[in-house]
Amino acid sequence: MSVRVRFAPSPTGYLHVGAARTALFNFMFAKHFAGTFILRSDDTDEARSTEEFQVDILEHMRWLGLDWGEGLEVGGPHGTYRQSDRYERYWAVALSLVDSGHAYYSFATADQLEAFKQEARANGTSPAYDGTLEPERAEVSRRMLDGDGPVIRFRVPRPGSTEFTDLVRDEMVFDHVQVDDFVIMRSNNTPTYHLASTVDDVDFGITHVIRGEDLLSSTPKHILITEAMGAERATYGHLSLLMGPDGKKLSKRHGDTALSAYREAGFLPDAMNNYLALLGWSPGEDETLVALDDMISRFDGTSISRNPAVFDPVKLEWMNGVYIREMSDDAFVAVARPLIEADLGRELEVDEVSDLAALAPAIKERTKLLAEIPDQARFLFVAPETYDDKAWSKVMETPEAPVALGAAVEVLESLAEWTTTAIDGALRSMLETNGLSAGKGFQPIRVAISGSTVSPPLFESIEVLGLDETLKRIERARSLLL
RNA sequence: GGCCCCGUCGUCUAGCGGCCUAGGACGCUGCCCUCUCAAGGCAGUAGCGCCGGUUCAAAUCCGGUCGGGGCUACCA
Repeated sequence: MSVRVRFAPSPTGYLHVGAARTALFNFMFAKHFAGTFILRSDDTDEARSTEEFQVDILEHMRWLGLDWGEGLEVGGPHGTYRQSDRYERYWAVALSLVDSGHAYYSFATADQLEAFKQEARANGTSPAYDGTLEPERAEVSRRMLDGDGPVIRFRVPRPGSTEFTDLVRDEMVFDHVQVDDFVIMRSNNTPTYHLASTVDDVDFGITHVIRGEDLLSSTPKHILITEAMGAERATYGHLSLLMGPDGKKLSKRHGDTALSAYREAGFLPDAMNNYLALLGWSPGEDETLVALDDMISRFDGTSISRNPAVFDPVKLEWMNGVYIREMSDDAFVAVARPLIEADLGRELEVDEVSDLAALAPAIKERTKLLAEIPDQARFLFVAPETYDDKAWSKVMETPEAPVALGAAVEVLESLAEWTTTAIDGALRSMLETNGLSAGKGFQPIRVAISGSTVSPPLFESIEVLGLDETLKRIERARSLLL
């Protein structure tokens, strides 16, 4: 049987890094076994689900390149893949479960359940609701006629236990005494997650359910429903949760968790995938940088780490820098150009694009986040109007600065050919003839042309800027020195 | 409280009884390279939570303990 896995986020929040990792693991697993990766929307929480979140999830799944072969928007044999469109089906299952005695109507109130729990605690017995309040058949019909809306609960067989072999945790056993008679259909006639998710997994022929560890203790419930439906259970695999630097479950208070924030900050999807895959999984001996295709060929769902992993943005940034450096110049220009144009508020001319391309290798090497590009490239397209205060006082207000700038103008003007090597040679001999150190002699020029003491390499920058522009900038700085 | 999961450098991890005086990566420190900043090269820093047990031999197996996490909703 071919592998069918699903990623089924609830649109109750933006796609966050933890969910993205779960999606990635499912994706890699499906691809590895040439199976089907399905994207579903578990939107049974009507109060918290929004279309905005749904759009965000879809958008960022696509951004990561985790394409699904079946599911939301792309369709398939199972409708819209939104649970909110399948309520009739869940109802039918719930009713048949009641008919078969696997489930029953319940009027138990929150207060009663709370009292049960308190008593259990006092007696030292399991606090999981055991269905002792189950009403008689006659009472059910009478109260329903009175307009009392019951919930439907699953009748967990006790004594008993559910055992399963978890893909990452091996043998698991849950005593049913610890599993409550959980609600499968709410009093407002909507299904709960346990029901909807399980019915979908059964109906869609899901073979492997790979999800977060937060669902581990709910798994017996899902297996119970599955088997009550007369279906074959899937293989379950529970991934450890992602943590913040303080060891607590990763959440907003740890900073950005939404994928959109990382995208906007200038992370590359390839870097994101590579990093996320390493959280709980290792591609092999001593390897860190691995392309997605490579990971897919090695990821078979075994040897997934059981311990929780701390999400470390610093390492992600390093990795992103590596991926940026590995981009071709063309690819780099393609992503850099719109960012620069947005920063400039205008489109780049054709020759400006070539300037950017010429300096691409130098800029790539200095970029960890795409969002840093405009700051680095701006001087190529607009002359500095102001200069960094500290830079000015440190390198311009020195006795050497006017000497260096004046001499630079002279040698550059008389250059026979305009190449990096020629500029390099000319400027270095200028240093020598004036008895200047590289620091004292070059930094004023850098500040004059870039406005800052930090910039891409000087000679390349000058070459790209061209003689006229370079002289203009140096002269302007000189005039401010007087 | 109950049930469940987890415990190797600060962080991500390799390790699956002898190959471990525990390997790699990020970070950090130093040095080299160098026109700034980077990148790169080299070196260094730092870990098997603890206590018992099994064994000729334990990071690796077992028990306990401590610590962290999850679930305990008509959320998912």
